[in-house]
Amino acid sequence: MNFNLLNPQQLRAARHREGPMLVLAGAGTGKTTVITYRIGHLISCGVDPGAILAVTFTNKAAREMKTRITAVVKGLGEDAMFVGTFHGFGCRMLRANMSVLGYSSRFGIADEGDQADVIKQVMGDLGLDPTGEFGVQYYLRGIRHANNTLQSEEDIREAGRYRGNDGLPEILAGYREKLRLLNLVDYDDLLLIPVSIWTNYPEIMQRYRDTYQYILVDEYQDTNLVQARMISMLAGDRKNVCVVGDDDQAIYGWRGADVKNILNFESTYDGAAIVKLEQNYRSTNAILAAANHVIAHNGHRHSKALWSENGTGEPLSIMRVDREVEEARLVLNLIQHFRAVDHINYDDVVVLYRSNFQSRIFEQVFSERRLPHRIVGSKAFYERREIKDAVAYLRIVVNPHDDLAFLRIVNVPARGVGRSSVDTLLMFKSETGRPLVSMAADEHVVNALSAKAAAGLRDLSRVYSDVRRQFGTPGNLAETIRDYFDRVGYYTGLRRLYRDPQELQSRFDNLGEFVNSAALFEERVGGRATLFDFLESYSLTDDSERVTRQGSEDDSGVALMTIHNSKGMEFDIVFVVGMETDLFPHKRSIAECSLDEERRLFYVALTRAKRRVIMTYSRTRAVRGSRQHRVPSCFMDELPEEWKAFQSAADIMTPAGQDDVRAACALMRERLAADNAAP
DNA sequence: CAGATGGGGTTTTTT
DNA sequence: ACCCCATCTG
Repeated sequence: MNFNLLNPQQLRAARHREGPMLVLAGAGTGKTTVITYRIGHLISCGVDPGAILAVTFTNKAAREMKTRITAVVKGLGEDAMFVGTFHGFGCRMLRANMSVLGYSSRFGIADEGDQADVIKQVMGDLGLDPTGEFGVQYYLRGIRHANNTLQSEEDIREAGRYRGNDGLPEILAGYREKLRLLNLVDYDDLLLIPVSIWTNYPEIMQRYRDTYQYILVDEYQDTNLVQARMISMLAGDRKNVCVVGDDDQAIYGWRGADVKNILNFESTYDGAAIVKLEQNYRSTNAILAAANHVIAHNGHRHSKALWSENGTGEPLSIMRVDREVEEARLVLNLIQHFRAVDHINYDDVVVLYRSNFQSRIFEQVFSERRLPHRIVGSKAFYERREIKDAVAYLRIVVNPHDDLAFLRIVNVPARGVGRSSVDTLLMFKSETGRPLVSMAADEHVVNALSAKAAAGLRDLSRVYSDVRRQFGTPGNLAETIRDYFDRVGYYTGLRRLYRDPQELQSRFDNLGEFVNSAALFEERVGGRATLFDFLESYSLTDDSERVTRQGSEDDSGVALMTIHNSKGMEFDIVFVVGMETDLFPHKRSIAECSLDEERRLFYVALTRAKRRVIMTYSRTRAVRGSRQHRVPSCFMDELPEEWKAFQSAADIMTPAGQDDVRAACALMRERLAADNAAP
């Protein structure tokens, strides 16, 4: 470890040992370096790696931290210390302790779709109309909110008096009961139940406090109340909590994150050391000055002013077009220009937008003109129908109580088991209290159905019990899965369902990729891989690369993503497109008075850039079919006059010199070659 | 029971 | 303009 590489503030944070510390790390100020060095420092001071807990928000961040730590601390084993997400930590805690509540520790994890299904069922039981004033989404949000804010059922009942009688307390009670019967927990439970076990079982709490003596939390501004509670409970009186974050980059308030956690850290943890990291290693000072100026419009923040040694740089450009196609073409032309003249790689450019739908036109124009690009993290891989089906098939193997999974696949592919058959199964289930899979395997039940349905269920049950035996022995995961899907008729079913060969191919590809992820998991874990472990890893991690590549064989290309998705990344050139009122700041945020969070989002967008920011807006835009006049975003008014320039494409694309012409010719040849290669 | 048609909703995303 | 879900019809 070479501490000479750190600046004085980084050094102070890295050398800190006991007691609470808040590291306010502005964008691009090397916060991961600080965390890594601090862990290395602790270990070199003799702290047992097993006594260190490092939590992050995403798997990606956890992975990065892990690799950086193992690079800095020599001879540290992979599992010597816990580096992972809040949810991963909570899940591990529950697997070890769930039995004290009398529940199985081999629970499955319910995703949002499952939650919606359960809510729908509970509404049905209570005789509530899902198309009425309060729908499934309403209750889902209500449950989420209750969970995120640690409200008891009593609190919710109390709050309900002001909200009108929406029935949320009853729905919540029914929802929890149903999940328990299904042997499932939701993502919120992975955090909530540990907190409640720690509260009710002091000896378990003590054990965890004894184990984890040093706690580090990354992206603390993104934590919600439950996560902050987890940390403070674990810390106990020792309060060895080091949190790292940037309140100016808090952009997840809408999903329950509470900036107050980081704003009030000093009062929660008395006598906390505070370190501000303000030296930026990423951007030019023009970009930083603009970002500082914009974010200063927000109240309630830890004031910070970023600076760097990277020179002044170009002012931020603002460009106007008449319609959204031109916006895409303008961006494309500028990228080609930067590539030909400044020798920029496609990978060093990003196009950022507020909402996913904006990617469409860019994707279209970039594809037409063969500009290599990649859309990052649009529709999640696991949101696809065929993937959900595949997962459901596996889930009922691991957890036979999982009726949600059973209902999802019982007639996929169509095997003659329609609504009335399912109703009959449900009726028998309510009589016997046994899960649907065992109803489907019960001759007494099956005989009560139509001949077609009975035959379908007998086939399914036969495959199911065979496959369950096969999965009983670890190993051969991918192969067993493929065999399972085949025998259950899923592949032939897809062929029947999707007549369009292109769509069929993409569905097959997705499934193939899913089976492949099982194979990769096996490789990573070794021969002892079980389906149970695979499914847990699948629920808890996103190792299915959520990147769809287009226009290039490798993963190089201009990146297209939402600003939210770009957090933590950096690019030489950043385009922020759609700088228009109602789009950015988003209409809803204006209505909800959450303009501060939108401004932070703008701040995040600006600080992604190393060298150059170009903002674009259009005079008109097609909104839900009809063309509308647009108003430029107020955020552009908030940029400092001296660092912004209203430009046209011609201002940037100066007349070409001889070298430029040569470069352009080379580019042309390359594109011709690409045209010839593609059909 | 299965495929076809209509209607409502539409920020951001992780686990 | 689109996508997902619910309801309708063969």
